[in-house]
Amino acid sequence: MNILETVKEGVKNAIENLYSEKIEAGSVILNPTRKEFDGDYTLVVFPYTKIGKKSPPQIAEEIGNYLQTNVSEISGFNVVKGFLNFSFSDEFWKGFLSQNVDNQSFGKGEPTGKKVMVEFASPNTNKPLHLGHIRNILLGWSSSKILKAAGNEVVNVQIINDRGIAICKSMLAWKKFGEGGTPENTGKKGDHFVGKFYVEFESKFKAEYTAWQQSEEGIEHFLSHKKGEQTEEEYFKKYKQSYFNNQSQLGKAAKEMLLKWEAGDEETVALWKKMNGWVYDGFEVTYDSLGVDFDKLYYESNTYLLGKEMIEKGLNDKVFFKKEDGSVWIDLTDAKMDEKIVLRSDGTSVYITQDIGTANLRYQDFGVEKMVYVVADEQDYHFKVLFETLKRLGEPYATDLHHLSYGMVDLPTGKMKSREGTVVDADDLIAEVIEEVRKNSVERGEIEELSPEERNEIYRRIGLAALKFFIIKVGPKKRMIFDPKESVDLQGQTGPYVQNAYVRIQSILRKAATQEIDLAIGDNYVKIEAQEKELLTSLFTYPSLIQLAAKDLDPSSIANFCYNLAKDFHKFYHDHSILKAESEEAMAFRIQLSKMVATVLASAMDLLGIEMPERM
RNA sequence: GGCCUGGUAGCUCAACUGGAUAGAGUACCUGACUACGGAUCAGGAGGUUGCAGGUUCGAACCCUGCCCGGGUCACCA
Repeated sequence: MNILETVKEGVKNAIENLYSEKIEAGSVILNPTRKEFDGDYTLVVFPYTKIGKKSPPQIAEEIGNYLQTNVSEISGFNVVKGFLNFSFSDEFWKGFLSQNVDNQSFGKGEPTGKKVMVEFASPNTNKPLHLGHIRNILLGWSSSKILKAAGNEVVNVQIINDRGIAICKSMLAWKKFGEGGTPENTGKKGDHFVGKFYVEFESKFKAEYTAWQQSEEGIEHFLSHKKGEQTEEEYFKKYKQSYFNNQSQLGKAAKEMLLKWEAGDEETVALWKKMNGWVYDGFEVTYDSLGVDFDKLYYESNTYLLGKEMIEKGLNDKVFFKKEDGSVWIDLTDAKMDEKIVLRSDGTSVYITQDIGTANLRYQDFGVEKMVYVVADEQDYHFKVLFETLKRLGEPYATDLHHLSYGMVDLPTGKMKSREGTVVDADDLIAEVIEEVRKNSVERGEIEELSPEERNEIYRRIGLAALKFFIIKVGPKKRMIFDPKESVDLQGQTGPYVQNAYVRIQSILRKAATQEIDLAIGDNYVKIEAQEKELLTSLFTYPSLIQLAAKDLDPSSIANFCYNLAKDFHKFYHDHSILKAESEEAMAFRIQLSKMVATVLASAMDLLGIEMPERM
């Protein structure tokens, strides 16, 4: 049994013995004692004042006495108002350290036998990845790692939105203005190459639309259609979509292309395959530099027709109902949602139809019992509807569906808008942070004697750590402001700060290895000091933190843990000599403690997808 | 307008899910290395937790009302 559970059991027994009242051991809440007080863990006794019918300090005193005599690991306690702070014995802590110091998988949970799917990334194929995708990918990847560490079997998937009008725009622009260019013969990365044509299409369309607005026909149209005091600008902004669908030459051409694609026209499909292929090659490079990969890719071109049979079945089961025009709906008003369409009157699918079908397909492919969708919070409502619908359909996995919803990323100048060219490109950003680290490192001159390959690898690890940590440390739900300048900060609450703690420890361990040191933690080192205790209690919470992070799907809690542990170590390192400790026993103890700190830091950072350098 | 979501130091974020004097980083001032690596450490200054009520021994957190951002309410995806 875990020591904390032992203590909870102890509290339960104390209350039963002292006040003849039964409580659940699980209801007992223990918190790590705050730094400014003495003790390892704290029991808040206010909840028991009614049961004990005494003042809080009295009750704390009584429970404290009971615990001290009945729980062998507890060596002492003190009472501050209604707070009972108790300490574990030094023997307990030394045992904890020597038992776990060489355990590389310390903190990882027991196998749960559960299979979990995580869907993330899921880009469109008409333009390269940007900052928003990076947040998505980092959250998805680290959630996946955390779920795995918590003992689950995890499958990473993404669904690629490879069809639709957007890619047709790129295709059309390439056909018209591409002049036979390819990523190979222009030396451009595939996704950027295709994205360029998407942008070109949009700007040509804009030119066409603007020209029409200024033509006699356009002006007449405005005058006869405007509502009230509407300005031209307002009106034409709203009318844009209609113009594209009904009047635009370019719009017409793009739509024709989409129809041809849907009809399976050979030439169109071949072009579509070719251009998407370029994009995939480009994405692959970006995923690779972020250090992520997937177990399976789903393509929307294969899944967009799925789900219709399930609608059929749901109709029979009265989950759905049909309107007069033949469209199919679900009524979720009793669950405080609306009526939602699930199949059009012409019998074709909508967005949610294919999501229903895809969920089912995944269940058949992998037998996952739990699914996590990493998607921005603008789709909160969609997922509420999807999950409720799947539940009503009685799908076996429907009780364990989660939307890891995250806030959009803003720039200090405001929202990112691809149309206005204010997006931060993923590849550029990655290259930038690494370059910044390189410049910085050259200035320091610490690792000059290493080979260029080794140095580049170190720059890469540090640069990515800075970027990833900067993004992951913010709670997912929070809309975040991304300042490119701050993302390359290497000091303070940053990835490199954590890496630096690790590197310092490695340096000590290298030095220690050259000396003959007895690393056994004996009984002679009697008094564990306050800062050592802080490190130990921090390490001690790591296993439960992984479980909590997995339950909450919150990688930011791991990032904050890394920072705090690194911070405590830096302080400890500054105030205590390790290799020149006052005694052999102290040295052995501190080396072992440092070693475990390094192991846990590396393990926790790995959960964030961040690699540790050995030197920096 | 309905629903969802957020509002904490100048700025970027925490707060172990209702606990102790609301903490970090950054920016601004000050101090600390002839070294177990200064990508570090210590100190100063910086707060009516959007506002007003309520519940509680105890509220940034729960309830009510209001104010300000963002999202969403398509036979788009």
